[in-house]
Amino acid sequence: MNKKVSPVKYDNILKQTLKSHNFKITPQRIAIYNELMKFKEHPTAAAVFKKVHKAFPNISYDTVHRTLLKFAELKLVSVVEGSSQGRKFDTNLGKHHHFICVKCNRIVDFYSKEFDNLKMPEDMKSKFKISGYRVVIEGVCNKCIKKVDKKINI
Amino acid sequence: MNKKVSPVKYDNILKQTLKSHNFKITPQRIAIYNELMKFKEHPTAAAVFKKVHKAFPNISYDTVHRTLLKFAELKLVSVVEGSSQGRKFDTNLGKHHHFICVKCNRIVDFYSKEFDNLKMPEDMKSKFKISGYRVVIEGVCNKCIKKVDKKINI
DNA sequence: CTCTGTGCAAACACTTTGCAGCTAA
DNA sequence: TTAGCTGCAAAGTGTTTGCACAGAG
Repeated sequence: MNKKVSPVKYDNILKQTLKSHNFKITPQRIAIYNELMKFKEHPTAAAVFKKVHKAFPNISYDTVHRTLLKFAELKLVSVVEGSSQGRKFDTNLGKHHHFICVKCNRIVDFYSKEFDNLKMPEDMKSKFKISGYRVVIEGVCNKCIKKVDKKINI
Repeated sequence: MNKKVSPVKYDNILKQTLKSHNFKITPQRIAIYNELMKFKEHPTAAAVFKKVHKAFPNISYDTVHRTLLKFAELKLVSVVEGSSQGRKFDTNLGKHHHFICVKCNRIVDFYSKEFDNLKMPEDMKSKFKISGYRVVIEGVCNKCIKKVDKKINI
């Protein structure tokens, strides 16, 4: 089910995606992509840089960072929700859920009795000490939808 | 249901909590707490500092920042999941969910068919342009549970 | 009086930008 | 050739730490 496809296959996806968007296929991008796909967890730009740097000593941190952002733009990878800005505090201590705007990073609380009563998977309960959970919806918020509309109208 | 209690009540919660943990009640902490509770969204330390600074001009950013971390420790506020470190990339493009360890910030992917098929609330669908969602579980991961055990055994 | 909390300043970590030279197509 | 890419360097942003003095209990 979650069987990993071979590195060669990954490589093709990268090349096809870059080509179809008129972006160049460079050795750096290939190296970054290959290292990236070896990660089992969720690396930061710095972590990817460390790995790539071993195989490609004169690559800059910068290139890695910009390439990762480009990959995210091309949906070759995704960015973990809420991880792009600084620490945010939540004063709402009641049970609630979050909507995160991918454009402006605004977080909007919402409420749902259905979501409040999800059953946590047994394997998670046995493996970890669960203290809480939340449904996090991603999308574009009302304010940012309006901004886009405005731009189109001009 | 989500009726806000009065500022005075908040104040009491703060004082009681500090007292019960043997932390001092200072004018700065009271000012920070009061400003904090006025926020409807999810402020960063910088945002709280700006507000508090108006009412309390010679407070330092530092005090605000450390106080907010202390409040989080005391569960007077919570920290938005995943917002405490830098941007993380996710190479797993399939439908999946996240467990976040509150100790080490590690994110572990997990799978659940039940969670994959949640119905998004109608009011959210009409208000925002939803592109995806995820269930985010918070707790302590297996590695960190072991670390704590080790400490206790010593 | 004592010990925690505050303010300051500096260090750190990560992100972002501008630019000149390089390179894939 | 040429548009896009890379590497460098510097600046921007947010976080964290050490220390001396101040102030709450």
